[in-house]
Amino acid sequence: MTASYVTPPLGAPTVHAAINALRAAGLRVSAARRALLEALYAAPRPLTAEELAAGGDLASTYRNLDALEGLGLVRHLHRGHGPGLYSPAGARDHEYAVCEGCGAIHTFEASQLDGARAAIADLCGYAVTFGHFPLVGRCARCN
Amino acid sequence: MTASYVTPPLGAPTVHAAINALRAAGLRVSAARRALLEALYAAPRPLTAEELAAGGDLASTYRNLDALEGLGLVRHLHRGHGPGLYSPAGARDHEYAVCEGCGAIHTFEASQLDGARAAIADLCGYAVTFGHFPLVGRCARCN
DNA sequence: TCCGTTGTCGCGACGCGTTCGCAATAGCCC
DNA sequence: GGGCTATTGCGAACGCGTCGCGACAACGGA
Repeated sequence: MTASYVTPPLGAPTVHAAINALRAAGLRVSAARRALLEALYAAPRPLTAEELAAGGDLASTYRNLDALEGLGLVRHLHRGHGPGLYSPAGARDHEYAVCEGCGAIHTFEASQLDGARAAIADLCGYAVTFGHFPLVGRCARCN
Repeated sequence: MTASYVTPPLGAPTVHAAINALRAAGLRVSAARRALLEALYAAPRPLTAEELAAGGDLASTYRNLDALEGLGLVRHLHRGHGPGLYSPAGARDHEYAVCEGCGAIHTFEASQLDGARAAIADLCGYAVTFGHFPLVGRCARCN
């Protein structure tokens, strides 16, 4: 065990690192968790718990997503209606905007929205993240 | 009937105006709708359908909220978990920020967030509203 | 004012997303 | 390998919101 994440500050870059973090936290590395992490890291976009379960047990998937989120390895975001979406918490954070018109999910590097975040902090003192709750509006194409 | 809202562009300033708008739209003014509007306009903050039903029928309350929303008299916003929150659509639009730490809901005049909205439009072309989906983060006190 | 039409109410049942309880299984440490 | 215990997988329950339907009542017209 060379460079394990004792208490990972924010995410892990790979499935392997995530598994190490899991071990380091005293959690067991089960087949279900391995599969979950692989599905999460392989996905090009945030997925629902149903999609991540992929035939496996849904309740366990929710429990594991919750556990992983507690370690900072996974993040979830809410759309208006419908199930929540889960994504791995990589080294660089992503933030999201969903279009009310077409349902498309737009992904940004967190740094891209620093300007908007700063404007909001100036206005009301809120430190906001558009990752847990996405920006919602109409995209350029749907306007 | 002097100054009724034939097709109200955005909200009504009082319960009375809202009732007129209801009539003008060809909808009936029932006791349930009267009570619903009074509860909405009397509330100092957005309320849940459950709170608005206040012992009355919940399904009807949802239907009425939906109808009123269709007329532009009511708006709703989502918190992360828990039920949606409904508020009357007054003359001036409000937008909201909810604190992940303490659950407080912060209310803004829409114009107060124009700066943030402009920053976001510049970055990604999205025309966002923080009214249907609030800003989410940690308020100054919970940081 | 009464009447008929039809929008609305209130009730129960349902649907979806998520969580809980519990016995059986399988990781991890010795 | 054996034992302790976290984790699994199943079923049932939950919360929020919606649907279907018979009974009622709001509104327009006579």
